[in-house]
Amino acid sequence: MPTAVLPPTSGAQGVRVSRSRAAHAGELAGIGWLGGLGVVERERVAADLRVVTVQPGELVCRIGRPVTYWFGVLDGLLKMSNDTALGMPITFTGLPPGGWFGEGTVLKREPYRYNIQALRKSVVAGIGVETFHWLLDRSIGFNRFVMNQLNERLGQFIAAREIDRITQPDARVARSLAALFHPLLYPGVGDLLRITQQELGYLVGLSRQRVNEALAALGAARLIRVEYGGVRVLDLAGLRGYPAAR
DNA sequence: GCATTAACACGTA
DNA sequence: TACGTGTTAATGC
Repeated sequence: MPTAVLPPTSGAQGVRVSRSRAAHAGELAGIGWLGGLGVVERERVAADLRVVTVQPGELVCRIGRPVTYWFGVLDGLLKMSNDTALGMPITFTGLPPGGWFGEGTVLKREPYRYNIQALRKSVVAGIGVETFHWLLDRSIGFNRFVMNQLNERLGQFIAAREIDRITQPDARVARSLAALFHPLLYPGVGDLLRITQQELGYLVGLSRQRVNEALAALGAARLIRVEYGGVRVLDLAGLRGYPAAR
């Protein structure tokens, strides 16, 4: 997605397993892909699932570290990024609630290839590598979910290349928002995306003031409604195609 | 011209 | 109180 420079991160050390806890029933109920599993599989996932709360700036996983978990965002907002040789971070995508990530790394049992960092206080779940492979080996429903996930995300990264070539700030904001509102990749978002204009600026690569102006334009176009601490989508197709062809 | 940073007042959680 | 928003002014490419 767009390149974005983020402010210096406070001493982010990575998440220790000792801080994790089991998921409660409400959190399990919010994980959509569990519904595609059988009883036995669901029970093993529930037993294996770990949950941590991460603070702003904290790293969920760091590039080069050995793979430990397949992660999901239960609440909050993360960003996926890498550092360039010059030390400038480039942001690939934001990860809002309902998003699961890291399956490519888990599949290959390779070190993480991206940094995943919390933009705000967030709740992150993870299942172990062995459980992930165990599910792949026996659950058609899980395979279907993972395949669909990979397919949808491929579409997102193609769209991200388009966004990169768009220079108009309003259009960049519109399409980046549309990506974050993806109902299959981020089913926890719903109609209201909790994101500050500052955070959106980090993801899109624009100043907060310019994001504010873009949001006002998109609101005037009846595509979104700007709310305190978030954005409500009114016309997802319109956002995705902004500015509308005529 | 247009986006950025800085700064401020104001409203909300 | 702390944070997020909306706005203006000065600065830079």
